[in-house]
Amino acid sequence: MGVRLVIRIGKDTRNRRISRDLLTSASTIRFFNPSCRNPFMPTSAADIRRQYIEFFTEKCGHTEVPSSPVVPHDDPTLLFTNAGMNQFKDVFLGRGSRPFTRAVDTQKCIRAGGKHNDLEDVGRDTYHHTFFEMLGNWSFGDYFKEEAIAWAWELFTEVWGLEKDRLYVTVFAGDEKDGLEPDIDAENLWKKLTDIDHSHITRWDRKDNFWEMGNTGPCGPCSEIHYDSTPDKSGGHLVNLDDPDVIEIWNLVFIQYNRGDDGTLAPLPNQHVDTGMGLERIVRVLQGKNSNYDTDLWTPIFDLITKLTGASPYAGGLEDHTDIAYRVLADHIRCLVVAIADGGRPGSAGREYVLRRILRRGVRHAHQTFNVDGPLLYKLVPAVIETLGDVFPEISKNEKHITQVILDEEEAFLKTLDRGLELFDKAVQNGDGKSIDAKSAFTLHDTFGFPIDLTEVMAEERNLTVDRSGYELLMEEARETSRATTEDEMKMHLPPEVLGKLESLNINPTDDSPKFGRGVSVSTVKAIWNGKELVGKADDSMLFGVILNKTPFYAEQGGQVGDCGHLIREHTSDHSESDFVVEETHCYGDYVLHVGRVSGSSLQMGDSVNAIVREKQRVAIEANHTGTHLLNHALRATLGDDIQQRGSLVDKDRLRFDFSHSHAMTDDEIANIEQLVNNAINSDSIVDAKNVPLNLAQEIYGVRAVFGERYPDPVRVVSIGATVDALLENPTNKAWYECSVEFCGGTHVPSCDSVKHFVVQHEQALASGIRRIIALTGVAAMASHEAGTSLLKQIEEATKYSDDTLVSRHEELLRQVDELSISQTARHAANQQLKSLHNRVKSIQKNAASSRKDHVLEQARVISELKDSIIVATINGADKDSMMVALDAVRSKRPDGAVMLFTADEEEGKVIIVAGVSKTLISKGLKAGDWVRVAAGACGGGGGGRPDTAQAGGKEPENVPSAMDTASTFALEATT
RNA sequence: GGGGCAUUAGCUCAAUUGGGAGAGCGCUGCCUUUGCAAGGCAGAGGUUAUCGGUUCGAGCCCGAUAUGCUCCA
Repeated sequence: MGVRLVIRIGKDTRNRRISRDLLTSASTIRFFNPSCRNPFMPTSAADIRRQYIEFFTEKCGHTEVPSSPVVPHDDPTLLFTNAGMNQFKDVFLGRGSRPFTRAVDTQKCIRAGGKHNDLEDVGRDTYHHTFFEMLGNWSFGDYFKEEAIAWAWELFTEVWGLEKDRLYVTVFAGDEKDGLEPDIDAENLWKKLTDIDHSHITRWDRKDNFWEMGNTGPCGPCSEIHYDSTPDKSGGHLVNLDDPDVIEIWNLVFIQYNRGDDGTLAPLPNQHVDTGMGLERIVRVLQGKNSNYDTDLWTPIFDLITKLTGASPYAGGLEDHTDIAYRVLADHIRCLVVAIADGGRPGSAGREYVLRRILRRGVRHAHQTFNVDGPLLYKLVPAVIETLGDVFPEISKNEKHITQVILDEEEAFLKTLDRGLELFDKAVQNGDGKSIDAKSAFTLHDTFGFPIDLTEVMAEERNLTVDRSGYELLMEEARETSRATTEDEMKMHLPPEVLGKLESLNINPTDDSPKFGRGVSVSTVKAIWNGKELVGKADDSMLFGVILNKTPFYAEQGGQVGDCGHLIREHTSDHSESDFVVEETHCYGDYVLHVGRVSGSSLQMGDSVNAIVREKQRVAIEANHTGTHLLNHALRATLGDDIQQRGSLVDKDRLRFDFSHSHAMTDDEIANIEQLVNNAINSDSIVDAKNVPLNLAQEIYGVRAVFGERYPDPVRVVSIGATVDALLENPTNKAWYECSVEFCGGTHVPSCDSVKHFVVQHEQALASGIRRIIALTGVAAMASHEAGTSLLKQIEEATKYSDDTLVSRHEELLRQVDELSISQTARHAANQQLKSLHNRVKSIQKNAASSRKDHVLEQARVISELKDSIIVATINGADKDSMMVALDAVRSKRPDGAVMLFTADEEEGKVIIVAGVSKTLISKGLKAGDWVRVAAGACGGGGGGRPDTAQAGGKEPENVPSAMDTASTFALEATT
């Protein structure tokens, strides 16, 4: 059975090659002979993945760990998880530990945007992907090279039956500069433990075979296994040359050194193993294909694309546009589904922007190549779930959400595409008929998100070219301005190499434990940073960063903003003058950086200072933080368990809380939440905090933790309503559900009483599925509450006003609803009531306008009885609209004449003039625009308009009579 | 974080140099007709996103804010 299967695959491949050949060139034809001899060869990707993991769990005593999320919520420096070791970084750095020393997993990885960027290559070849799985086995100070090598060989040759003469191994050749010998250990182990052909072992320099995490830190030599898939096994000389037929499939990294910041290497006491094997590649090899895309990880997606688009089936061509589009679509939809399942989403900044670009690239291919009109990508989600849903249940669990997010984004992009098309048409019309100018191309890109290559394709269709070099010039310009401004802003950043420097200078991490208390800490200045280098003294008005041995300042973290305050030199007797004003406090590594400016005298290394936090502000922040916890708890009580915290900001004057929830909250729900929080505040519940071992803490019933966040062990537990000790005595007690229990490193008020009051100021959508609440506590909340009740009272009273008073007060009330800082519910209630007031005001105004119009029309009727062909008259009590109505009325009765009407508003100090001239008189030389300008000039104003109709205004009502004289004279002179 | 663009009736969008806020669809009422589709007439619906400035006069010019889109980092 197994043998027959191998044959079938071989034949299948052959057919593929031939059909591709028909589409492309004959020179690319290649007959591939699958190399697996093992009759028990795994057939599906799922089998291969499972066998890898079982090999290491069952045979080699590894613990299987789940893949960490591909969107790393706890590491903002990392765009996406891009390697298996990401989730173990803390172990390798010696900062964290795990309850096991051997681990195995398949890690979801995305390489798109950032340092490792494969996005542009996807589709053009057979092996680049934005999303892929990295199989990894790990040793944390446990086994080392010997086991890693022996197991790798065993899995490859015995379990999977790969042909030994197709395997090549590379080892590290040593490096003179670092004083490193070749990795003889590894080389000898390969020779001793395996039966690999010795000539298949080659040595390579540090570029290929020495792995480093960063400029400093753990590192070591690595040993890679390459696979030769050339038909005649002749690919040995192609190792490490980026040839698609000879590819690296497994990288074994031996972490044995630590690079200090002076660049020297020191042996590590604990040696680690970090391995990585791309699943897509090994599946391709084991399934005997010569493209990753020919495996069962992709075929269900391709089949669905064929079905949905009616295109000819995927044929594997490298140059064929349809085949490229197949690969791009399939790759991108996998990436999007996985990223969205882990909480990512397309957006306009950072990693969200990367996802948006990926999606748009997919949509473009669907449009240009497959001629699909509407959204398509979202329909591919089921195929991804079919291939990945079993391994990563978070994907199948979130199918509905994922589909919706993709559909929304697709629709949004289709809209901008339409808008861009309009602009493109304009650019074509305004162009010289030969090309699209650089500015239009740039605007299309910059403002409408129209990629340049799309513009070029569309231009080509109309036999036009695009001024590409001019476009690049504009692009570079824009890039410059963007870069220039950001670099300036970022100057108070403490880069990683400086952290290393601090360490090597024996400056200990800042002891910031006093931050939980109150009061002054007597500290010593350990380092001063001017944004570029460490200096001995801060003495001018520039920004400086100061590091102390210990500090009561809270550094910005976990959404809570950093403290402000003062550092006062101890010998200064006069406390009125501070030596250093701290404007911001940030945390870099384990160092707390006090950013601010010197005032008065200078600050030097070694100075002893009183570090004083601005207490008033700190108290306000703490009230907001405790308020945030109460809000989180109240949301769960009101909306149910499925709401998840998605972000939080705790500032001095407000708090912001983002959470997942599918629709807007009703006023009743908001009122209920305010009620619950204020109840807790009024009952003066206790606020307690304590460090607890992570596993114990996680037992507590109803504990709130942020989705995707990794917590330190021990973790700080903040509890409202019960002491932490009480929780731990009986952690599974369901009563704790009524308390707010969160993992939180922030600072809080000692008891709820200090929060004083809580008001939800805004509830709004942040993105679909995510809501944002902005709320107030303390004095601000009480003031807001006050303002809200008072405003509602005023509106209530306004309903009893007479018409005249209502009209004048109404506007004022409208303004207040917008400007006052009042709660969301109060604002809604006020708007509701104002709406009926507004309707009443409108009908009052309408009546007034219509009676004014009647009055004015009556005057117009009298005026139209005048015999002269040129009429200059005044009207009382008219506004601009009724003046035009009057003018029309007179003109309709005197179609051959010229009419000018004045109205003077003595109170406002304004004059309105309108004029109309018949065609006959225009031809005689009287133009309404000129006429009205002269008239207006005589009463302090100006005007203009068309020859037949014009308006004007003036500021001197007292001069209306003389202006009328001037106008009459002008008209007579013009027409005679 | 820094640029660019946009915001007009319930929806889609117009509005010459600043000079009388409009169309189509939808809605309401009446009429006609019917196999169905519909057609005719009338009407309602607008703080031109908000605030401020320039001007005799701002949808249009200038500035700020909000929201959305978009590019760069």
